[in-house]
Amino acid sequence: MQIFSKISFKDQTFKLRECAILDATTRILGDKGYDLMTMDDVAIAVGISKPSLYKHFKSKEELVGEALIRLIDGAIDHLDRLDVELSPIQKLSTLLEWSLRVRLEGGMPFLPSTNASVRAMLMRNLKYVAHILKLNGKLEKLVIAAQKAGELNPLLPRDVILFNYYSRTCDPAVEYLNTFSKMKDDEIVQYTLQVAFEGLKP
Amino acid sequence: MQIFSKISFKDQTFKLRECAILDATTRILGDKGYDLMTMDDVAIAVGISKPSLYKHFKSKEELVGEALIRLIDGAIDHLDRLDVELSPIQKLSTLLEWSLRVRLEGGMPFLPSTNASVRAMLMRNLKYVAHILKLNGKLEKLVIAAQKAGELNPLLPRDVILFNYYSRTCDPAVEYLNTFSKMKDDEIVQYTLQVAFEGLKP
DNA sequence: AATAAATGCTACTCATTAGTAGCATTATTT
DNA sequence: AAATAATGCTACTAATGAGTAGCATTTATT
Repeated sequence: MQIFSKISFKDQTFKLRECAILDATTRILGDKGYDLMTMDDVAIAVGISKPSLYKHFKSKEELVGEALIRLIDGAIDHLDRLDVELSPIQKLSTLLEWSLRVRLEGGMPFLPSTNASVRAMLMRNLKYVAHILKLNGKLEKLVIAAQKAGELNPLLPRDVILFNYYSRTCDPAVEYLNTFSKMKDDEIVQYTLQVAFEGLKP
Repeated sequence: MQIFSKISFKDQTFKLRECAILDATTRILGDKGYDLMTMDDVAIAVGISKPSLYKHFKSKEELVGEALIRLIDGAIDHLDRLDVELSPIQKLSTLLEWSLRVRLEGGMPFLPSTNASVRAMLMRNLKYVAHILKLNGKLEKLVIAAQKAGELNPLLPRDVILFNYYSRTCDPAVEYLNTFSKMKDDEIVQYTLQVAFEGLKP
């Protein structure tokens, strides 16, 4: 049974490298953003050549799309694993906390950029759109349930809540606190959650 | 007195063009961001050639720095003109409202980018840093006063409030509401202010 | 009207970066 | 061991964009 194990071994290393590529992409994207991330950056970070990188992903757009899809799937997975006992707002809060920690550990927000051309590029990526819509559906249900339960302000339009929630996952305040204050990650996360849900007033 | 009027006329057109260049830069920056904005874009938008543009600003970095400085000065000026009767939180709210309206009219947030390399570039620009520090000083005083008056949560560290306040000026939720919902600018501004200060909870 | 000075433009250079051709090396099969 | 296939790399191409040299045209001065 040499053949089977060898094929599977090759497949395995291929998958492993793909994973390493996506890890590097995620890190570099979080650091430099889409425009400044080069395919050479990624190849060097992984320790392979650029043509080898193109064996895995046929373009920069596809590579970035896949990195973001993996991130979104991580969020969906995180949501699905949550204790069913949690209230809607507890679920929303836990997911935002997870997303903030991912970012503080050098990852990337899953709303990747305020940049219009990057957004347009992502919207052309049907696979990406499908995944983001799936996550969006789940979040929308949670928001509706939270409003019904009186845990979120029922007077706010659902879109306002949803878009503000998304925006908190990529809030630059996190970056600034991380860089300029001497706060620990835990404190940054706690304060960010508090401000997101309770605001700045007493 | 021909000479005087002629010199002043020339100076005037020069200043006018400089203003047009900064207007175009601000608009394009708000639209495409730093990395994707090209000097050709700016020159074409103003209707002059690239070398003429370089007569006014010696590099892309300087041009962007000056555009941002003008924006910051606008904010400082706006603050200084506010009714002295207003409470600290009313001043903070009014300034945030002004900044949101500037953005909705095609301008640019004065916290220009979450992008680390752009931030680093700006921090090397001493003139920019000086202006941002001046604004920051004024905002910090307002935050302290608001906390003392019990208008802002006194349990939140000042940095947390300040950085979150800055972040709201470039909150992508505004862009998303503008693009995907059919809300009017006024509604977007009102809801954004409400969420910033009161949060998402009831 | 002739000359000097300023202004603005076309057409470049040089550097960067996405994407690829084709060769060298290693692994696999007969 | 020889032939074949797969893998990965160096070294390219083509396009883009910052910044500039130097000429052409207009404007000012005598």
